[in-house]
Amino acid sequence: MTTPDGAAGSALGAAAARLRVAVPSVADRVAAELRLQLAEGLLLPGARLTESSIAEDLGVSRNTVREAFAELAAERLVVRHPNRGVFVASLEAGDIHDVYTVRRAIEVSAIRGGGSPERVAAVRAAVEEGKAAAAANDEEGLGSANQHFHGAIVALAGSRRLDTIMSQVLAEMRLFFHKATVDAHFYRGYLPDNEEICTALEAGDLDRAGTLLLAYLNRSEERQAAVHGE
Amino acid sequence: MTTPDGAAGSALGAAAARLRVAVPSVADRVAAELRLQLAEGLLLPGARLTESSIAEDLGVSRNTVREAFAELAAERLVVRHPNRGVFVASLEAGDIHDVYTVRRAIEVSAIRGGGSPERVAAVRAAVEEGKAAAAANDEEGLGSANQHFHGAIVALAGSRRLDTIMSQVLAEMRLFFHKATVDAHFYRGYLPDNEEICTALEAGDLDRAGTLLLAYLNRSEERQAAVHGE
DNA sequence: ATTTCACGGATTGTTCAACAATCCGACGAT
DNA sequence: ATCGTCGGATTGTTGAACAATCCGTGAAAT
Repeated sequence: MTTPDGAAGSALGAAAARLRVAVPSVADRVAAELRLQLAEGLLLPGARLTESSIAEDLGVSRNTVREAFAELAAERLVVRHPNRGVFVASLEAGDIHDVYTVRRAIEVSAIRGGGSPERVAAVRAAVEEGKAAAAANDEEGLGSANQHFHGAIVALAGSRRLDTIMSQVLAEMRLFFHKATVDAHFYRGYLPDNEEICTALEAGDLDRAGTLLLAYLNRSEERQAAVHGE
Repeated sequence: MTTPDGAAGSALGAAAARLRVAVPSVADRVAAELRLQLAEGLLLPGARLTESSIAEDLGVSRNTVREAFAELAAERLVVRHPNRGVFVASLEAGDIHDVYTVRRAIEVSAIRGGGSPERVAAVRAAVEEGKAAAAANDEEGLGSANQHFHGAIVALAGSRRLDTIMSQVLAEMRLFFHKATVDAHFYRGYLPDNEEICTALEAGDLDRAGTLLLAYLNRSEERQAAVHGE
């Protein structure tokens, strides 16, 4: 895990690197690691993240941790309390509605715009992924398939910005989904919805797909609000 | 225009402060200053921002400038080229379409949802602000009134997240609007549109308002694309 | 003359150590 | 029990240092 040092192909590798990846900075890798722990539910909402301990744990400087925090704060995964530290973000009742408002805006808009056959195929693939996970009784896989499904819907629009917005929203939701997924049947109920939405999309009935998706999101919000107290 | 510094009431003010503002960190202020220079067109797209010179200019540490850069990069106002520096973001043809895709999604969704009377009134206020600026031949005021108008539309949804997304998108657009505003009549043509949209909104005809807004955005994108070469 | 290569300067990436400012809890005084 | 004060801990910010990387320049080779 400590700097895999990928000494990949030189000629082509270097060219590709200059054009795209380069090497993720240390701060980026720290942020990625924290993002992972966040998603895994290792860091629960409200938990405090002290700079020094993380710096020591990951073997980096405190300043670098600070930069990573800035990244995560921009993604709303953590919140900074000035002079008090950063804490894992915790969504309250109002935030749930807020998040779903964003999702309704971008998901419905994306699906109403249709999309290239390849992108529609990606949506279909996510549906099948969900079905396979259900068959294997893989609850975790079901959850991620569901996220792939909604990510694929937004990807229909082919907008980099919408994609990153959506991925951030999904990351935010993963934060408190841990509480919801105690109910093993949580995602399973959504499978038929996804199937139906996807079918309408494939048939080119965008209006119907949009309406179905909207109804789905409203139901999902209700359910989340119920689970999340209040 | 320079930080109104509202030293509001003490008792209630202090309570509000503990809950919200505290004191903006130095990094935040640096970011704010750069944001300002960006919006004013003092820093043109593609320009390079060297850490040391900015640190010296503003009398802060290089590390602090770095944190400010992280903020701005998260807002897409600047881009980081690893080991090369940060540059003022410059939108290419593809980005214009991308930005408008986001705007179509969130603005149309927001207006279709209607909004409380106060929020609708805010939209109306922005329209009037535009008319006043037009009467005074204040091109700059016209531009900002237009942004207020669209900001108010998104605010109809009452979503913190949508608001920040929109404000970031608008900030991004200010970056290359400088090129467009050489045409003094640029915004003026949009006044009747805003008026019409607002009227439909006030009348509760949300469908019509949404359709008009969508058409407006499409036209605006076309125009931007035309102005912006390609 | 053109290409290649190596060098040097400049800037970024990262670390470290230090200090001021702030917050929190505990302890003690009233 | 309430209030103020103190001390420890953590953040905010700085400055300096060094490695890594990039870029342009100029020399060397073809």
